[in-house]
Amino acid sequence: MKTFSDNQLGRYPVYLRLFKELLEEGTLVVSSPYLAAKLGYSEELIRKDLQAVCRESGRPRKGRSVIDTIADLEQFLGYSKPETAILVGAGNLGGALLRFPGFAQHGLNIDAAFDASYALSGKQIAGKNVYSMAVLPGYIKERGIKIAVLTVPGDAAQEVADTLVKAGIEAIWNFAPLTLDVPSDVTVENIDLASSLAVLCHRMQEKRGKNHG
Amino acid sequence: MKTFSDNQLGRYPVYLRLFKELLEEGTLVVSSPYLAAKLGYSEELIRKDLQAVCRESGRPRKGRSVIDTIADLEQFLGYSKPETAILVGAGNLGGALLRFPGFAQHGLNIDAAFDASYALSGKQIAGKNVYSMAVLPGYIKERGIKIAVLTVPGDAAQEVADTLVKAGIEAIWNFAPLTLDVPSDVTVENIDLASSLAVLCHRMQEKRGKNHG
DNA sequence: TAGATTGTTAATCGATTAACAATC
DNA sequence: TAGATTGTTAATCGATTAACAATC
Repeated sequence: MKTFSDNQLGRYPVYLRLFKELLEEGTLVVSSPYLAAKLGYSEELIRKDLQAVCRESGRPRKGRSVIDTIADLEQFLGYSKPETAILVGAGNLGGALLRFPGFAQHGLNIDAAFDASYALSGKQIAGKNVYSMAVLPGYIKERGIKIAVLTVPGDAAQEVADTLVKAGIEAIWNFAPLTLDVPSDVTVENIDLASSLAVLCHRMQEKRGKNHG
Repeated sequence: MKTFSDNQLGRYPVYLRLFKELLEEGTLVVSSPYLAAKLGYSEELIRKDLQAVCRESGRPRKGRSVIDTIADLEQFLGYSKPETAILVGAGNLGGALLRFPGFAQHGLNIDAAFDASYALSGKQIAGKNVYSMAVLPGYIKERGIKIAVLTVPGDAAQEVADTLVKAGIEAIWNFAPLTLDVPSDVTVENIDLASSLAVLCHRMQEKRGKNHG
């Protein structure tokens, strides 16, 4: 079976976004050199990526069907059958994610939120119920939830992750700034702002050195 | 000169975080096998990474000095001399980032925010002034700001990026869901939630197939 | 047709891992 | 000393790029 690297997987939503934009503009066929110029990837890379997930092949001298490719990308990314998720930690960042309307279109339905604060539990954020941590394991088990978005403070994250795993969670989207320790059959994907920032600053310094150093 | 891949650069803040935790626990020397078990990287990779940025070498049979390594990592990551940045788009996500206290310790001082909404400009968020978009170019030029955090909606992001570039910004930390088109001397680092989510879901499905498929 | 773009096959490049002598 | 861990050098692995015949 074809395997995909993290980088490659991450490019598919980028393609999908651009293809949807192209469709709105009325573009029905698009070539890899065009996509390459637009996205900053090489055209060979783009051809390889799309070949791996599209059923139809592109037409020489024309390119790929925008409509067909969108369908194939959505199929591949699982946007056609969204997963139900919960969010734990409805503070600043968690609240922002709950208010973000885009996840449903990206295959993720955030069903409910959980927070340790008594001030929040019983309330709603963006139309979603916020429950106390006490009911978290029961909620996960009862509904068979498999994905959790983890937006609690770093010092609480490992403990919450343990609870999630014990309750049957299979995947954790971790926004907390630490490396979670979970069993190998649980998937963790980190949004690590410190890492991203380090890359940004280092690349900027590099260019500075090149231009006027 | 030694070059660093994005992945490698992104690991340094992960090391730093763990080393600081170890220091708090009173651990003064740490070995690569220990770090490997804790972080899920191979021990060889960890040795290579740390060798690239540490002045002292590790001691056979012991490991590396936690204190020295923290100093070297902070030096390498530039946390000792923080960069001043601005944030554009003080909505849900932007607000959450402004309220996040951690950036100062990660080499980034967010100085001020800008937002198109008249309701926000003139207000403060987390003690930081929010200004109208009209004064953005002047602010950047006057203060020589080089880094911008971009948290505006996707349909406004390219236009704002153009403004930032024209005003002299050298690096954009882009949270908007699109591929920005900027000159090659401007650094862009994307926090792409859709990409991260795609990786999470795909890896989860893989494990599912392996275990009961 | 001519020529742009495709998919495929081979080459390159770089990151990670393996092997191992050096060390305290 | 013995043995765990180090840093270095070589091998592997995988992703990206290059080359090119096929195609409309």
